[in-house]
Amino acid sequence: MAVTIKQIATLAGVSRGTVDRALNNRAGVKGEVKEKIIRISNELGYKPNLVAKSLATRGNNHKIGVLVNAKGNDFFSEVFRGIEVAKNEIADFGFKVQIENMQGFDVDEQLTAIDRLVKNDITALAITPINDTRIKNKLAELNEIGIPIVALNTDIEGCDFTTYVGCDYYKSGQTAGGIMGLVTKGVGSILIVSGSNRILGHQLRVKGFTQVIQDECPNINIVSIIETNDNNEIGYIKVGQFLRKNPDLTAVYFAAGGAVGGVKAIMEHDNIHKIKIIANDLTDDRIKHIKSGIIDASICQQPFQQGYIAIKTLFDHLIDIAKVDGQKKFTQIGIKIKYNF
Amino acid sequence: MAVTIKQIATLAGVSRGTVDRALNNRAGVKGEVKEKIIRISNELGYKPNLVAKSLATRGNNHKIGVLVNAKGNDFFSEVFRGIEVAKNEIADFGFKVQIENMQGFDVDEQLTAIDRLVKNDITALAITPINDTRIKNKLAELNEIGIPIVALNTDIEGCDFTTYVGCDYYKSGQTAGGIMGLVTKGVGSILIVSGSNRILGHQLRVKGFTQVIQDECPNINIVSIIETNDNNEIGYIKVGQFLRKNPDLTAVYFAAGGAVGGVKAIMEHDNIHKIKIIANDLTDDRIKHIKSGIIDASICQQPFQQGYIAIKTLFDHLIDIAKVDGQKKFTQIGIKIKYNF
DNA sequence: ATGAAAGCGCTAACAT
DNA sequence: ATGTTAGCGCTTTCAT
Repeated sequence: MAVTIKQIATLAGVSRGTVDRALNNRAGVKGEVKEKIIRISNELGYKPNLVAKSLATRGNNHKIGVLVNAKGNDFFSEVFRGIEVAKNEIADFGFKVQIENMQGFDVDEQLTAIDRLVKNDITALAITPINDTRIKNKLAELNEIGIPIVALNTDIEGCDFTTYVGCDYYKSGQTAGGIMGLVTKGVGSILIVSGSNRILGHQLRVKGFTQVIQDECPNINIVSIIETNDNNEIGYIKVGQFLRKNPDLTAVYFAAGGAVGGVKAIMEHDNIHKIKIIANDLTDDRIKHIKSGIIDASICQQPFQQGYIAIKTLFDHLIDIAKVDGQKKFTQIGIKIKYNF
Repeated sequence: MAVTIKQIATLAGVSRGTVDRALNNRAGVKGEVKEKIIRISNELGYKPNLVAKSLATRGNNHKIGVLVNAKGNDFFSEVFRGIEVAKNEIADFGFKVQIENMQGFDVDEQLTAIDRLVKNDITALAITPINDTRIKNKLAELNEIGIPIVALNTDIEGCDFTTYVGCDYYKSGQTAGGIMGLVTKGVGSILIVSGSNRILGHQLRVKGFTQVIQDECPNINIVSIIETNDNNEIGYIKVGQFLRKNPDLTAVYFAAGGAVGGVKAIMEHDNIHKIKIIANDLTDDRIKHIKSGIIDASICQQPFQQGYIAIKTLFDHLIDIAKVDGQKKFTQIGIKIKYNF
């Protein structure tokens, strides 16, 4: 049987209340008494029982707020699944989870959404932050009043108090580059289709991809990088135009959204599937294309884990298992091909 | 606030004890009273609070036994990590975990090890079962006396009461075949190096691999399948011999152990890395070879998750969240190349 | 068959 | 500054 607060109390010759105060740095216990209690606790290797603690506090009315810009973005459905599973696991500990799902990347909208959550008495926040100074300042403010913050899926610069939970975008791009090297046997001319150069993750992917291709595949020529703003229409038009001018293209790397349109353009142009295609993440369309052999591989980032870990990280903080700080919790980078679904 | 047993008691006009008895099918509550309680419970959508339940029962002295044939097998270190994490998570619920690690695949040894665990009062078992009738019978016996069983990493035939937690070996082989198709561009002659045809998982991998190559790569010729018994010496010798007779080999697929030896033979023979290599799982050696470019890709099976999920599955059973039955919990099949570690 | 009460380990409100 | 006590939701023992 594990050592309890009661045993420590007996050994120290004090009451359980005093032990509780001493061990939790609550006010009102004399220095020497506190020291003695802590010493005994260490000697016995005391570990507080989280189950009992939770039952007693009923989670202290903790509520974790989740704020994501996920509307219209299929990718996030798995993130939500992870959040949901974590939510159920911590429900019996008395923890609530409130989700706000937004569309687009308007700073003002995100700011008011944050305020709304705070009004709803959240005690922790998981957010896909816009990489903007005003957001940064707002988060710093929340952190100041004791609200731990997790940056979910996308990181924000200059917030060294948040824990980032998401993928390493640079490495993700490198992995795409590595696969590209394999499927092309290191020869040919390729096109990169990105989302937007203003989005940090997209930038990093392109960078990582380019680095690997340049370092390892001297016989591959990156012909061009085009941007779609994550829009399928634009992807369709721009890729189509490009193909007409460069009919002998070897491969395409889709670093972000707009791939559905881009792939459509490729299919119309290349009916014998000569052009190799590497993409990122999984949506229903993506999976269909991989299974049918149109897309050769997709580089994934464990969205379920991202949702799950984000919530659990905040839970661990609130329940005193581990504190949220400036660390990066990178999810693994997976490779999906036709056969490993 | 969630609905509690107390509320139900008040509404039903009985005591909390009676509600507890009724809801948990304990003896000593009149039929009509029981029905009424259950009806009210359903109407309110009552969900027992697991935290409170755990505190009250202190885990009922549950102890999960783990029996794995992992000695001398690097692969399992990640499985153990997963077990350890799960063990810590359930410790505060009053659950113990006892691990027995064995070497080799002797049926009698495994039987006595099982008995030893039972003598140690385990109330659940996670095991890497030898695919043998006597083991099967023993497990059926345990199941009979109420010990839930999880087959961990390797499945056993004819035990429809166990939950299997591990990878889909056939799909794993298919994935290797798919990657092989990519890296060879569907042309060449390849060698399969397996462990033992007596081991179900190895058989399935070879099958899956062969199927994909035959169906999708008519220009690839599988020259031969050799067995190493998971032994590096044998791998070194046999692969070396083979290469001397077949100097123009294109690629090798290592479906199981013995790869370190086999790779060594290839390196001695092929110093410009013309021969493509696909392997399975990750060990320190494997990672080194992938990072240095000797091995092009390795097909993985989430060993950490296997350990973690096995324990959590048994925990869920013992705590009444979900019952162990004949289902298969397949872990995902990952692909590792130089860049996605 | 059912109720009453104690207790799991901890916290927090109330005394002193 | 410290002790006492009630209580979190549930199980279990002991009465009745």
